[in-house]
Amino acid sequence: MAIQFFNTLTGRKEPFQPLEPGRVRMYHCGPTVYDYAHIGNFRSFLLADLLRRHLEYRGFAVTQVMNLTDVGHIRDDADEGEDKLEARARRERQDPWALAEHYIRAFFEDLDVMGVRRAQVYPRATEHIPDMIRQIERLLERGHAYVVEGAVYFDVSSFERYGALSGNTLESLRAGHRIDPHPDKRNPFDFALWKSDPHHLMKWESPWGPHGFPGWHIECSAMGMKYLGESFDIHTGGEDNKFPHHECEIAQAEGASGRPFVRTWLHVRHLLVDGEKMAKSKGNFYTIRDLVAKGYSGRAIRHAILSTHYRAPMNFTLDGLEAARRTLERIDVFRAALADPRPPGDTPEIEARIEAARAAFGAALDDDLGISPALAALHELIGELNKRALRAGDAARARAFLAEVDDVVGLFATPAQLRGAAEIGLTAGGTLRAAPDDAEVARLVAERVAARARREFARADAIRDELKARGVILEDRADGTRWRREG
RNA sequence: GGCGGCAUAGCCAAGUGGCUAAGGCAGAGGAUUGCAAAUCCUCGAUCCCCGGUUCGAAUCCGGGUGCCGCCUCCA
Repeated sequence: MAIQFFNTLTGRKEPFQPLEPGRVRMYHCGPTVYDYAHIGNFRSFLLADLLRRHLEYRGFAVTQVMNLTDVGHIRDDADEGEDKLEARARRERQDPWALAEHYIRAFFEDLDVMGVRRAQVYPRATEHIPDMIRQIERLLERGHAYVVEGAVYFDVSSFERYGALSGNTLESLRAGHRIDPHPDKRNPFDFALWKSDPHHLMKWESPWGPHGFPGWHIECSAMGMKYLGESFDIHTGGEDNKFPHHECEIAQAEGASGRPFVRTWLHVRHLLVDGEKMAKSKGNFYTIRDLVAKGYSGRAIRHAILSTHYRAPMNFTLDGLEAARRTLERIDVFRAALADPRPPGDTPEIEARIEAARAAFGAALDDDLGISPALAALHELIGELNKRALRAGDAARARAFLAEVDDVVGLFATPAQLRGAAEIGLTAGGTLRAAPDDAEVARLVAERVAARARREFARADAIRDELKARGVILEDRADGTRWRREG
């Protein structure tokens, strides 16, 4: 079956076909760098990562672009707005540029902890002001925008497809009376492309005045087109961006180029935490770093978030995170067992079983990134192989399949994803116990093996308990003692 | 007020007309173990409610209830 995605633009699943055979170009709405990224942000970033990994698994060369919004958006189209990044900078008496720099570095650290592969380009809004100005000029030339006292607005009445993405029409927008008429705007739904404000901390010279800054939709269309072309394949983001952000992007991009902007739009459903909308005031707000500081690994967080289909409502809980951790441990144990010495040979039946799992895994993801049935195929295989005596060839085949699976889901144990809080500089509070290094574990395990040989079980159990408390699990097996770190 | 989505076991979550409703986590009992761990075996669902269509519905239609999103800057 061909790959298919649910395209917001058409409201249904459709077969995916890139504009250029074999190559996929996609753009992802990235973070606004005025704070640490939270798990909701990461639901969106993880969709982008899974999408990229699966497309690569299916043989496509993928070009990914994710913006870094380092100039806050204007607060609203009715002026008087405050830039979020600037608001934070003023509050903390910091230079907004330094603040952005700090949170950009933190963002990349979080990406690593979460096992997210790097996009090819992370364009910063502040480094693309000339590109935005050029696009605004094109919009003015083509009659899609107008200037009022140093500000430039997009004229939505000039773009008849406005609303096509979100299912809105100008009439239905008017029906909800939440937008007050703006004196400078020809139409209440016209949106700002450029604003002037001499008091803004981050400001640039433009054809419309010496002290201005871009509107909050223009960066994505300008940067997307710069790095991916006037038309590209996929654009992703949170569902809240559907309207007005992405709607405006389409209007700007297509208004400027006269060509179709993006083929396929994918939107991530917002997650809930403990059954409620995540909000700082509710105390159910988690950044990645909050969870790492509680001792959870990046991959456990990754699994907890990724294992729910991106368009389904997801309820994030610490219990769920704990379940994710346990699930990954089960996979770890299976993977470790595959390295055991085995008699040579192959079992045709097992080879067929692995092939079936491979087919089911790929087919599930082909269908709009169906992660649940894909992971179920893996778990079913593990359950079946656990009860079979595998020969060397069988184990090698299973290892190869697992490597493929991990290439797509990125969930199995890797050092980076197992890193604790110490590695990202959060141990100030000392919430994490000190994990022993491999040499120390080896020493304690050897000591315990000797104690067991002398039948000094109290001593042996004490060592096992100590290691357990420090995140290392021991297993006494017929062929010796094996250890692993908790997920 | 306008537009849209979701509701499946203690928790998470597949399944969109038809064999005994996937899979994971948690829990109970058993095998195994010095004890554990891991693994294996056994055990769990009036598919939100009411009505309808159909030989047959979790799945389609109508109504209801609940939750969520967008319509303002939030993934």
